[in-house]
Amino acid sequence: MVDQTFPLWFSGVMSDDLDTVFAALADPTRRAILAMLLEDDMAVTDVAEPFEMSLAAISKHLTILTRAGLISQEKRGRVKWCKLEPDALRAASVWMQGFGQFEPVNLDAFERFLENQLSAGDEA
Amino acid sequence: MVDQTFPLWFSGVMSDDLDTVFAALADPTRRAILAMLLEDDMAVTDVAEPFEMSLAAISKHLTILTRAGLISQEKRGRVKWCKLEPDALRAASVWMQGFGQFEPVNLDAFERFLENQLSAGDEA
DNA sequence: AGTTTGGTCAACCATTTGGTTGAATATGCG
DNA sequence: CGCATATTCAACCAAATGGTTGACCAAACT
Repeated sequence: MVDQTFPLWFSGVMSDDLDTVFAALADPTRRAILAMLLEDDMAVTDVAEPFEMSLAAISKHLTILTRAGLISQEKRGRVKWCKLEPDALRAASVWMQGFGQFEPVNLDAFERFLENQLSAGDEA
Repeated sequence: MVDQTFPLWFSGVMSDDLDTVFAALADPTRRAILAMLLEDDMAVTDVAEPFEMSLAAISKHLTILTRAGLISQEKRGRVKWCKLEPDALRAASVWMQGFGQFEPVNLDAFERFLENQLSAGDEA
C-alpha cells in the first residue's frame, strides 16, 4: 500500500498532523492547559480561570488543541468538558525519537535543561 | 539555586525554549531539512537544492532552526555548514513523554505563580 | 583585477496568529 | 416564563510568519 517512490521519512516529515500538533504545542498557554488537564478533566470556564485572558481566547486555544487531537471536548448539559488525549502527543514524541536517533530518554539532560531555565529566570 | 516555589513541570510548560523548538518543528520544510541533515552535514546551497523555494527563504528557515538550537552553522571558507544538534529535540521529547505517564500537577501553585506574574507586570 | 559563487540583508506582500469586544446560542434554575 | 450561566461566533486589530525580489558582502577562481 505504501508507495516507496520517496523515502520513508518523507511521510512523517510532510505530515499535516505533525504541523498541527507541533504548532499547538508552540504556545505556552496551550502547554499550560495541557498540564492542567493532566490532573483532571475540566470545564472550559475552569480551564480559563487562572489565565488573565478572555474566555473567548481560551475557547480558541481549546479549539486548536482539539483540532491537533491533543484534547477532546464533550458537552454534557451546558458545560463542555475537556479531556487530555495523550495519543497525538505520544505519536509526535515517538516520531521525534526515531527521527533524532538518540537514546529513548536522557533524564540527566532534561534536568540540566530545567535548571538552566530556572536560573535564567532568577537573573531576570 | 533552584527555587521550588512552583512545581517542576511549570518551568517546562512556560519555557521560551520549548516555544521556539516546537514552532521550528511546526513547518514541513524545516522538518525536511532536519531529516536531510540526519544523513550528513550540508552546505546551505545544498540544503536549498531540493526545494522549490528561494535560497533566501531556506536561509531564513535555517536561522529559525539555529535559534531553536536544532542545528548549528559553521562557516568554513565561503560555505556555511549546517549540522544537526539533537539536544534541543531531546529536551522537547522528554517533556512530551511526561504526558504519557501521569505525573501529579499542583494547580494551586500554578495559580499563585500566575497572580505573582501579573501583579509584577502591572508595576512595569 | 575582474568575475563567479555562497549566503545574507532589506524591503515588501499576503496570510495566519493571538488577542479583544459585543452579540448570539444553548442550557439550567426559580 | 424570565434570568443567570456556559460557551461560541463575528468582526476587528496588531504582530508574527513564510514567502518574494534585488542589492549586497565575502571568499574563491582565472
